[in-house]
Amino acid sequence: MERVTMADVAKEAGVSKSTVSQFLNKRFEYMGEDTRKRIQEAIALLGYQPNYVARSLKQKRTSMIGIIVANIMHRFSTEVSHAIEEYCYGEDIQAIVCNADDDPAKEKKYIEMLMAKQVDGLIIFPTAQNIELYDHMIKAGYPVVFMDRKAGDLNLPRIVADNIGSAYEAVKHFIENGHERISIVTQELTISPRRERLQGYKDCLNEHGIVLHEDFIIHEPIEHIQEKLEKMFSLNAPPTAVLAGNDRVFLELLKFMKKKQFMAPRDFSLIVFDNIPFADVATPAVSTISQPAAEMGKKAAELLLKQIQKEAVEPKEYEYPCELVVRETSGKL
Amino acid sequence: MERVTMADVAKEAGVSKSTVSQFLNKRFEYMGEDTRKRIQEAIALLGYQPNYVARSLKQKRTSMIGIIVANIMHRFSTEVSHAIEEYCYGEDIQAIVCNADDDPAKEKKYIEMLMAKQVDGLIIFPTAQNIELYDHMIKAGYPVVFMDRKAGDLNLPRIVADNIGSAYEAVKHFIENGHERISIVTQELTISPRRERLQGYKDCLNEHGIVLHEDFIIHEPIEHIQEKLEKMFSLNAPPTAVLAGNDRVFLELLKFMKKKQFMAPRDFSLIVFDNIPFADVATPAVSTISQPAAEMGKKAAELLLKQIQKEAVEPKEYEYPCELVVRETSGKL
DNA sequence: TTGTACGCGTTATCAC
DNA sequence: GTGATAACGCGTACAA
Repeated sequence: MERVTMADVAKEAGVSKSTVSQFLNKRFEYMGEDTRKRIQEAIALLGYQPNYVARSLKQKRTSMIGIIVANIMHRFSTEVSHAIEEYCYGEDIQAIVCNADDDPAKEKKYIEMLMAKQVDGLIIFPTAQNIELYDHMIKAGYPVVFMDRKAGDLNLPRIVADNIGSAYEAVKHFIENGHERISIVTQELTISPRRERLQGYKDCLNEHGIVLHEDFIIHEPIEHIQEKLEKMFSLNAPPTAVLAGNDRVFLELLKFMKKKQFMAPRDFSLIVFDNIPFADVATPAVSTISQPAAEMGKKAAELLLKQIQKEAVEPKEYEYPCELVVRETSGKL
Repeated sequence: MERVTMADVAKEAGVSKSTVSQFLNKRFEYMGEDTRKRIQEAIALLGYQPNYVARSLKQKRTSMIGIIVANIMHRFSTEVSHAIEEYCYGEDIQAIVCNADDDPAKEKKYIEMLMAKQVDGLIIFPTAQNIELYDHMIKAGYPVVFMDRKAGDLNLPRIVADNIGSAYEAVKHFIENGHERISIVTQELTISPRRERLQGYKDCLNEHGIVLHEDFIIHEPIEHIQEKLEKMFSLNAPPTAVLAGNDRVFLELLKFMKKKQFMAPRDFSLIVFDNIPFADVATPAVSTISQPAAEMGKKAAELLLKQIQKEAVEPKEYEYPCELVVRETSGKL
């Protein structure tokens, strides 16, 4: 594990460190043909590899960015992260993924740690609980892009999906297929996408003159969803259509359906808000609202790298439409 | 983005840099009570945060490790990575995940890049195509742990699943349920787990006096699997049971089943070698061979961190048994 | 074209 | 208890 340094190469080639440095930075104009060859040979002989840590210290950039996902167990997070990494790979940037696990304390720790590690910028799925910290970073001019969620009234680029409109479309699809008893199931309303999806749901029912039924609206922590479903489907007139707020909720719904021997669309129509892995090949194939995760990830990466390169970026909301993919679980009443 | 350095803190507190350094390393014996307080205040006032890059340069360690997964699209990879990260988080180590995408060239590039970034060690799902490079790292004493696959005859710890035994058990289960026409479908036999799973399959049939039927053995690139399945199920006597070699193959199988309107276990029994997300709540629930991904990841992390701390680790194979989880897709003939 | 000297922010080693 | 000073490995003026 003896590391060979630039000095070793210089000695081997019989030149000075700076000449080796010039060589590494491909500034060949500043050296003779034979010097160049000698350096090249010395590097090969010693198996020299530049030390990026030292380089980073000097250049004040690490060529690394951080991604702080709220919860890595959501398929959407991994798809977005993957897209970001892919884009960064092409730009010779390294992306570090950290999982905040929906825990604001953990999020804070990661943000501070990544900044201490001098990563060049951050893409964050904010828990929305660390407003002061976000604010501080932005005021300090640190490159940041928010993903998926809105948080506070901060002056930075935010990539979001059109949650209201998409939920609206899904419910409209239900209505057009004859449903009136329509339910939405989601987790606690702590983050903006969940609130917005509920909003779209309500808007659509209202505009179609369907009375909101509080029993059909579930917004609970994952561990309470089973009992709420149990209760809802014990009603005299249970829902005939369900919009699952995300993939985790869908999992709970599947559990429940298995227990009750329910099938979609036989027992109720179902649309899931999220990209889920086997949606198209499952039987029955699952109707989904698909977010353009790859596109959103790529855009976030672009905006972040622009900021890092001191290019101007508009600190606005970049909203992406989702696609309602009707498959087999959502049918006519 | 003006970074405040130790020198700023020292000046503010009216002490020298070294004293501040002592403070940061909690060596309070070497300073007076009031000095300590002054430094503390200066740090708070300036919002000072230590620069890890500079620290790493000096300490020759970055508190980062790299994970090079062969293909991030396999559920097993993400589960293992997640377990590694979790363990590392507790040890204040940062894990960087890189996706080699089954491409030896990309794997090589990532290994070199991470070493240049001075990460303290590497956990690799080897493509098994860069033997010289692996060999070089190990000879140089660089901490490395191999995961999932065997490659070359190298002197390092390897975490593997008992692929032969598990495939054997799955096939035995088929036989005990009356099946004789049993198929195995897997990708190209380029890496050890696939070869071993096929081996276990063959061993079991042999020991039970069932003649191997080459038409029932598919080992092809993903893009050719559909046509091979098509051919196999057009046989006069098609298989009544199928062992899917991994989750990607399972996806192909689902596609095929959907096209043909096949259902398991109605049309054939099915066991999937791999952890798949909705296995237990799907209808029908999918029988699987479940690898202890979390355990394996944790063990890999432990072994790597031990090496990094210069503790001795046995450079042997650590083999983990898998669990055959019989659910609904595998039934009696 | 090449070499020298210094800076980057931190830590370790000795003096004081 | 505290403070100079020298590493660490690389980049970069600037001098030669």
